[in-house]
Amino acid sequence: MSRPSVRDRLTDAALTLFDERGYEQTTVEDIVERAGVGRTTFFRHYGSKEAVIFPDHDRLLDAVRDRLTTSSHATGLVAVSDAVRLVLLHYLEEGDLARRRYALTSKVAALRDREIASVGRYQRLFREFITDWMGDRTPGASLRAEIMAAAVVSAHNHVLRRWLRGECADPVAEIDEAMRDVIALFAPAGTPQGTTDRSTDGTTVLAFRSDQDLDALLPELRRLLTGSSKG
Amino acid sequence: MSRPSVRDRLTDAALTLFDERGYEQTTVEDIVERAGVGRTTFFRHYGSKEAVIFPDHDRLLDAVRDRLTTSSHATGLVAVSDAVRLVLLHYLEEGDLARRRYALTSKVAALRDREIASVGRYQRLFREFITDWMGDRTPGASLRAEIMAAAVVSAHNHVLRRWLRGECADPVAEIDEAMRDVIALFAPAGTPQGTTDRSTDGTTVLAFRSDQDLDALLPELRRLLTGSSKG
DNA sequence: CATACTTACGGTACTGAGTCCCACCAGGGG
DNA sequence: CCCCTGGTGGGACTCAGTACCGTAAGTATG
Repeated sequence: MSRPSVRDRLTDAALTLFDERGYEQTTVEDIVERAGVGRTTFFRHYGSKEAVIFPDHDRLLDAVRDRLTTSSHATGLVAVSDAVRLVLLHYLEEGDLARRRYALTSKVAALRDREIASVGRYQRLFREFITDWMGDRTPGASLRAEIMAAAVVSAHNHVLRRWLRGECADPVAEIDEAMRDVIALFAPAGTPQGTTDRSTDGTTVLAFRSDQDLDALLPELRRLLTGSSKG
Repeated sequence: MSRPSVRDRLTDAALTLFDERGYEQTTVEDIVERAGVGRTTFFRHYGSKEAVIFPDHDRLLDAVRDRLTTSSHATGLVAVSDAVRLVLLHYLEEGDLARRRYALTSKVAALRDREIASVGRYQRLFREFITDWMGDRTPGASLRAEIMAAAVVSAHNHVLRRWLRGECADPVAEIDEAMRDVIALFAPAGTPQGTTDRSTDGTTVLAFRSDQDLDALLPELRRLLTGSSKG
């Protein structure tokens, strides 16, 4: 039986020390001393002190990108949902490491910021994909794409955090349900839930601002509801 | 005529140097040399090198928190929309500084990460407020709250970026429209339940979603406009 | 006017992250 | 045998950020 790899020794040493004396109180010097390697070796394996806790985020990001580009068969949000499930599964496979990371990011502000920043990268990826998929024919399409990406990522984070806190037995089932909710949120009402299946678009979304009485507004209201069914 | 304050000299020197030779290529030493002050003084005014570009984010965050806690008169998403408008107006008042910051965050990854992290703080604030406001009676309420917060923040960022890029003449009008869209997105379909906010300046903002005829909606509409704000 | 107290500033020295370079030492062909 | 290559260790360096101390300029108080 061979000794564990240098990389593993480093992660072990780092996480142990982070637990013992806290993240900021642990220097890279401490880590390499416990791991029994040189300081240079640490930075060769992990580009920074933070990176010990966030391993191969880049590779996962690439995997997500690949999944998105090769899944043109599915409609936009469904493809994104698939990619998101990929991310969640990655965390699930990490198992204990993911939970230790969560404990750390909950305490250390710098790590929480880094976590958020890396989430932002996924969101950016999704946004670009959805924007590309929708094409910004209509004004407001890019806004809609952005909100979609944000919603998808939020759903993922929500389920992930529930699992990390141990509040969730079957995260895969929950992510699927959450994704269905998100898709239903953006799908034109009437079609997915089958409440009232009208031909084109039974939904009426109305938003206006006025300082007049309702009765004074009625003609304008009626005009909005009958005339402009925004296509 | 007195010389500009130390703080202003520091920001000027920093931004100029960042433009000239880039962010990473500029040391704090360079900045203080050009500003004609000591190195210690720099860190007294700005806690870090990045903070020169992101001034008083903490104060703005506090302002948003105050606005949220004191705006119990409005329903959840409307209160959040008001707070978001506050943030946007802050950026608009910054004017040139905001644009220079945008140019920098577009190039330097570290700064972009910091920007995203600070946006995450707003989102967290909104999420907590909405969660609190909705109360998680139903399962999935906290997920919904999280998505709402994400959507609101996304809308803000979208309009802000458009303004920063000079693609947008009237950002306040756009943010209001975007917020109406967001509110309409989350208003439940089928039942003409909507949100109203009539306390600001005599104007009434109404947003709802329905698949029924206007005539069928009228009673509910009238209830929203007359009864609900009284309680 | 003199004495304290306060506030802002500058300087020095230090820690710690991250980089660079060079030297070492395996193994694996020629 | 030498050469080449990849992983390693060490030492020196840059730079951000902190701690501490000394000092000059107000400002109140006697």
